[in-house]
Amino acid sequence: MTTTTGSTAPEESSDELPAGLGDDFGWLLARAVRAYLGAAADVTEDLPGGLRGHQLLRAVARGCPATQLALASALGFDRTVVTYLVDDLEKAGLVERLLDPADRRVRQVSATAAGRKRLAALDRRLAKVQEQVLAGLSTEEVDGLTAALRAIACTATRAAQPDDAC
Amino acid sequence: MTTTTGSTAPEESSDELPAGLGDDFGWLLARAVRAYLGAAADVTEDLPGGLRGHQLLRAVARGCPATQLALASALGFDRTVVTYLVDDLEKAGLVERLLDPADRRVRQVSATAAGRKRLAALDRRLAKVQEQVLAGLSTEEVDGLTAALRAIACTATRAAQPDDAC
DNA sequence: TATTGTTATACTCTATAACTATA
DNA sequence: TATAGTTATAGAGTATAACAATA
Repeated sequence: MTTTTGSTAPEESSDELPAGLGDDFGWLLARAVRAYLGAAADVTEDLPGGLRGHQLLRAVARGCPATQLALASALGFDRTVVTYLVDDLEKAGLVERLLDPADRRVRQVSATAAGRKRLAALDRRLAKVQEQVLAGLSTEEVDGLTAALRAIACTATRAAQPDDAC
Repeated sequence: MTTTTGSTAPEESSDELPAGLGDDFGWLLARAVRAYLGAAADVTEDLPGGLRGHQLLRAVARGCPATQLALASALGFDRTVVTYLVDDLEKAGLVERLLDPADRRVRQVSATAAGRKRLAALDRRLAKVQEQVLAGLSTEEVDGLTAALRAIACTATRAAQPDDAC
């Protein structure tokens, strides 16, 4: 576990970055998020809830946790945020709340046909955004990045909620 | 450039993640940032400006761009944010504004002795946070991740400002 | 007129707490 | 009493625009 600098790849990157920031993990992460957010801005601008709306729609379309509380914990959102997101996505006709006959407190959220169609279009456009943001990386770097991010997400998800996740 | 799933590392990660999110680059990034932010929260809670304060302090301590506008562009912050950050860090005695005799409009920001000392302590604690967040990763994965993030940051920085960066 | 920096304002996101309804 | 969901409110973070000082 190297804490600061990577040992295998010094390459030409560092001299392009502002001094002192190339080895600041937090800044690098934040910068990457900003880059992605910026590039994805016009893809999701007309989608209720923006990128988070897309993420919720995606989770729901895979037929996953379904109840709003389960969605909140799976996605890592606050449960009130889920209410707002589902509100807006429902108004747009992309998801619907189904009453659970077994427990009338819970709402099963599911994607509508329109929601699935919209999701497919979004995924297509966001794949392009991803390509654009990762344009400077080799195929191996992209694979490594994705694997590493998944591992981080796993650790974080497991820490937040011992069981489940679909 | 693989747009969706990584081809080399299927491993055990994916079944731990909520369905439909393991291959959502935006969600993975956001999740990683949340994990880091959460883990770093109590390290930076008493630092003016939080993590951004640390980043500005770090950039300044390396004797880098110096003027507030240059800092804003290097860090990717809004210039008004830099004003607030420098205000707060200056009140805390960690940085100081020096008048430039050559151009009396600009302020050269530099770290004080106390600022450098504080930065060293922060860096030490944040290295531990980083270790904690990256606990699930192998050394190779950490190196790969850092290299990939640097490449993304480079692309983003270059897009935002053709020249400079120290 | 253009640039650096500041201030005031507003807006978006997110979290907190209080509430309803079910169990 | 505890849980799912909603609503209201407030807070942090951020951006916009107007401003002062200097070039």
